[in-house]
Amino acid sequence: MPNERRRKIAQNSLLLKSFSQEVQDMVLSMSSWREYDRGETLFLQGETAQAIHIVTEGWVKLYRIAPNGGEAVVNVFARGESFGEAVAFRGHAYPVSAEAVTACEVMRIPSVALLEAMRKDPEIAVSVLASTFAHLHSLVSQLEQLKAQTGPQRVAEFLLELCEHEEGSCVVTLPYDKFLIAGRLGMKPESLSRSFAKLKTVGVHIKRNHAAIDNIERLRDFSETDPVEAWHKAQ
Amino acid sequence: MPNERRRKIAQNSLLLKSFSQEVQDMVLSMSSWREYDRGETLFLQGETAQAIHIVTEGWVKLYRIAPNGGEAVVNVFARGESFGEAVAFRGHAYPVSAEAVTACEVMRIPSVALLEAMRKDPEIAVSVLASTFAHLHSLVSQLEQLKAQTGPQRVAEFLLELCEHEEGSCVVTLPYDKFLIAGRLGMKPESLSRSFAKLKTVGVHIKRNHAAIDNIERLRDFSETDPVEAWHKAQ
DNA sequence: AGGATTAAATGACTATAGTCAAGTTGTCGG
DNA sequence: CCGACAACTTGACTATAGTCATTTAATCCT
Repeated sequence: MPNERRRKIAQNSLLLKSFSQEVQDMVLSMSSWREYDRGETLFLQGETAQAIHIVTEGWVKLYRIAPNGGEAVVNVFARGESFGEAVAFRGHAYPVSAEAVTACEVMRIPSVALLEAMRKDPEIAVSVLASTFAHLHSLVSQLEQLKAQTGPQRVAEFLLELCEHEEGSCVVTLPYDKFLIAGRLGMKPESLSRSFAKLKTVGVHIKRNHAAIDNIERLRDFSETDPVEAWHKAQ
Repeated sequence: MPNERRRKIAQNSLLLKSFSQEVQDMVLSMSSWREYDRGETLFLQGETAQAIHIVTEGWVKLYRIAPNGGEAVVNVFARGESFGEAVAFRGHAYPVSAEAVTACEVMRIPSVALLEAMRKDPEIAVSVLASTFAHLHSLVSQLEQLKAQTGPQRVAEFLLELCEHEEGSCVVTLPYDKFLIAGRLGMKPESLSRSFAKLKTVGVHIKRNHAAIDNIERLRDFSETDPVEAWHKAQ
């Protein structure tokens, strides 16, 4: 029964995992699931938030359309990740839009369910804050990357985040389209291509949607080195 | 007695303003104040957070030092603004460092004080989430700006945020050093200078730390127009 | 007031990333 | 197995922002 699998994934999310069994059951019983096709919209920026989302399958991107029409990918969420906590509670308007980038399955927790749970057990608020903090932290990291790193360095860091290990060599699977990866890293697909090309000199080889990393430490070193030096190394 | 002034400012912060008088008094009675000189450090990234901060006078910047040594200014907070909510609750390490950019006065609310208040009244958690959401929202806006706008456009938006009105002309005071404004907008001071120069063509004139805006709508139009068009207009 | 220090503006040059166009590769359906 | 379509790569060119050096302006300090 796929229902069980979904529950497991949801229960292991940062948002719910520290709740007591009792509270988890209550929250889950008030929640609903929906499947989305690739490209379908979950919600648009400006809509009023009434639920928190947990991805139980596939990938969802949060993006924002600037007044001038430019799209900025704010984040991409994978299985087990939640988003929309802080917004839903106040019934605020979403500051971003959400779209399925692969076929996916999403759990919706009505904010009233969590508010009720919070009244029962104030510790729950701390859990919600913890997962909100995780988002905050990820945004801060992105800002740092955009402000202080070059394109190829951001790509290097993106690859490192996908690695299971801390050292040695490995092969990682690119989780979604290069087009989307480019957006997530704040660059155009062409620039992503060129960044990949530059990373060849530090032992990264892209084949299809796989990246072979010869030496993880060497790549980390590249991503952490001063941009100017990094350029010399890539010559 | 300056103590009264401080209390008023703190009570009007987004974090505390929706609390009941009783809870406000309790929280404030557990808090402490400290003054900082310009350039003094409030905390460093990696330190464990034990308190939430509210600025009651002056300006505080949050920044992050990337592994390669580059500094990214994450945000700058003014009187009446709070930061560190989400981190303090979990006793996590700060993801950023904080420094006084002017002489300033900061209130520290120990996280235990708020945790206690939350146990008394779960609604308080919603207030905390609301102000955390405000930070999240501001980070999302910054990301959008960095990814989808050119330098001069970001400067235009920064000036618009300082305006009191929606239309007509006005003169705004630049709240802190140009050096810091540049950092906040993700550019070098030289680029900020050149951006100001370009904004002359849309009716913005900088004199010392004041910016005179001839026509707010014209400036908004510039900040929201496609970068390519914007360039033609600035010729 | 005047010299010293710091902040800001400008110029010349370089690097990084965006744009547009052309080519390549890969995938899917008949 | 072939052709059509999409994803991706590459090349040539341009724009935007960074770097470094220099000038100008503002502020500070006896």
